[in-house]
Amino acid sequence: MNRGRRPGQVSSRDAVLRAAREQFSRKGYDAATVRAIAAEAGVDPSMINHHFGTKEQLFMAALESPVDPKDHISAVLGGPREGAGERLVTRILAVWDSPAGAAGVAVLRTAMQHEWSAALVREFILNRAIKPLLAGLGVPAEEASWRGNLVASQLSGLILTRYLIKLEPIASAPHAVVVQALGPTIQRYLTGAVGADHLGG
Amino acid sequence: MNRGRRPGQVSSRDAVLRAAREQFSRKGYDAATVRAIAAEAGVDPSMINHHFGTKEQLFMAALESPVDPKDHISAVLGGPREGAGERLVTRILAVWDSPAGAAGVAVLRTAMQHEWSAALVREFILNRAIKPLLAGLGVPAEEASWRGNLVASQLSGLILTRYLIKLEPIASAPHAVVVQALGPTIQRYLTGAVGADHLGG
DNA sequence: CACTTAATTCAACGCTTGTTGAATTAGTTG
DNA sequence: CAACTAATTCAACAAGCGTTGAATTAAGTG
Repeated sequence: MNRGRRPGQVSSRDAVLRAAREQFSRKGYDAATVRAIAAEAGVDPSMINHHFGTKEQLFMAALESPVDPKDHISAVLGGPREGAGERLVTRILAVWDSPAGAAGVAVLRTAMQHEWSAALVREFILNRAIKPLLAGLGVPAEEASWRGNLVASQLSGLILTRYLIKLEPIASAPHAVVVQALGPTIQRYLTGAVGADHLGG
Repeated sequence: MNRGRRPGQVSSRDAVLRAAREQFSRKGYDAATVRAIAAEAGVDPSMINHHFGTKEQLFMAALESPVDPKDHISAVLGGPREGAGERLVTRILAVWDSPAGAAGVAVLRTAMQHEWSAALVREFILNRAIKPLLAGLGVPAEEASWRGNLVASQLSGLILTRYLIKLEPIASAPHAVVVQALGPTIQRYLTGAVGADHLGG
């Protein structure tokens, strides 16, 4: 292996991936052009097709993220039940402020324009993140759907205003301040009273 | 006036505007092509330039909305202070479920990709909507900024999940159910305890 | 040194985009 | 009717897009 490459030299593949993540997260799928990604990576546009096939495959490759929701979910579940809201907000901020958050921003930006990306977001939020979390909290299945949507609405709004629209001062607020403000909201959505007569619909 | 047009026949200008609103709100500024708008309006693409100049000017014309935030703000302010949260959510749902909401969806979709649209959203949310509302509630100026951001985070998240991502069941939930769930959250952000040590920063 | 294979370069393709300008049609005005 | 003006049609433009394939370079292998 490692054929045709000087040892100790990083392949241009990584440079392309880095540039792709940067461009996709800043502009979304459509506005981020293959040519611009190639330029930022200091590479010929055709290299992208050579390494990744099509633009869509590059997008998927750029989304490959080391973030496993399971780790964070178990972390949120570990601790007193009435502190789950604050712990969830804390985790969300940590992930989205890290480099791994760029992938999320890219998908979310693209979800505004392409149904297939919106479907990706829905699937992830519901089945991968919120459903197992609520199950771990012992929330009845017939309540989980509605409570999960409420949690998603507040957290996606946080992400939208803080990372996409960059509304100040929430975009620059320290984690602790955001946690203090949103924690009780999330806690109520998870385990409090949220219109019990509708649950199960 | 009315030169060169058969009386009783609506000009193609209105048809273009209608199609533009539809396309812009469904796809955002970039993905909505001039040609697609023209096709939906049953009109030659060059008619758009003839009537509106450029695509950007058409976008601006399509955003001309009969919605005046002032009316809704005074409606929210009219009534007991502790019911302001529920009244605000009620108003938001009414506006965004109406045809006028399409313009908002268009701007918000575009704000994900273009800084100039994001700036438009920031300006509107902060100065036109939330700032006067909080002033009317008698909230001190040094708290208004932070409280306003919190309100924006929850309401923009509602709009995102309900109208853009179309997360179920929140996308189809009756107004009353959403009001019951989000009302207390907004109320706390407006007048409750939200991290008083940070306010004024 | 050949041989092989991957990496890279370069030019070009077909397509869609927003926009333009000339030619034509239609309806009102003097 | 003649004159004028707005509305409409049509073809084409330049620019940018993703993608392709052939030619070239470079590096490890027998």
